[in-house]
Amino acid sequence: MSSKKGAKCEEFELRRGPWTLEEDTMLIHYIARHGEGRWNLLARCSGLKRTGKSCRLRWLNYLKPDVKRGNLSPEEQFLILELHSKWGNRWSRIAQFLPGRTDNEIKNYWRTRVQKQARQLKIDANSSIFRDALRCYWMPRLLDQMSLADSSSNSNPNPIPQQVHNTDSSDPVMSTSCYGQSSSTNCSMDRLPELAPSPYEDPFLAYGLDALDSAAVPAVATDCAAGGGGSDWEGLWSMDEAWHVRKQHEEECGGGIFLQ
DNA sequence: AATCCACACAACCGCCTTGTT
DNA sequence: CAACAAGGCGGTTGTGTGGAT
Repeated sequence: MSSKKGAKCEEFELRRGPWTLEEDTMLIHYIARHGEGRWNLLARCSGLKRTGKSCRLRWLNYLKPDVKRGNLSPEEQFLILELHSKWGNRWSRIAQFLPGRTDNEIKNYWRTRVQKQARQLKIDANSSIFRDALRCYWMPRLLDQMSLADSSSNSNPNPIPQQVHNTDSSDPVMSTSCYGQSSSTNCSMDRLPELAPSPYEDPFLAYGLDALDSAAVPAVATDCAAGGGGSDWEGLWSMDEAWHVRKQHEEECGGGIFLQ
């Protein structure tokens, strides 16, 4: 590292905003020659008028070959909900379990999709009520979709990304203790039984769906899962469903839980 | 056709941690 | 051990786009 003023190319004006194709090409070529890392050096010597941080972000979130693009699958959404319930906003940690997805993408997903649901329900997205609602309604629906996709294709008997299949008991994904623990209320999630050691071997059993009051699960759920919901993404509640959830929670948990 | 609005996502910023001198 | 630089992370903002009015 030729640090000490090794580069006198520091007087130029730094560029900001969207990256151009030319900048992307320069970055890709530089990394192909010199590898990742040492981002400030890269920024100085590659000819890019960007900060090292900007280069790093562009590479990791967009240019890196294994970055996966496109909509998140139900499995990926399920994992995000599950891991977020355990770790909170530890995006990079969560991203480790979704190969090809970046922390930025997961963070955006949470903000634009999940938090939006909370806003519509007028629930604090960090509240235990909302977490329970996710577990009671959203996650089972994702499991539904995973199961449907599984049975229709059969090409991939286990849709869960390989990385979660470790046997480390400290791994929260494999830990059963995280299920239903967040609720400080007597909502229906409390009725869920202890889970089997591996929740993913039979997701339906694992989530104790048979213990749920099936009448309480909006019928639209299956329509949605079958593609008839008209939603642009999987797992989303319609406003009717959202109000159903809200009402049920008000009945079960008493008033005053939802924001007015 | 024009305007408005909501949404998705790329990018930036500031803080914290870690490594090096 | 302190000072500094670099990298990493989470929060926030900016911008392009498509749909609704």
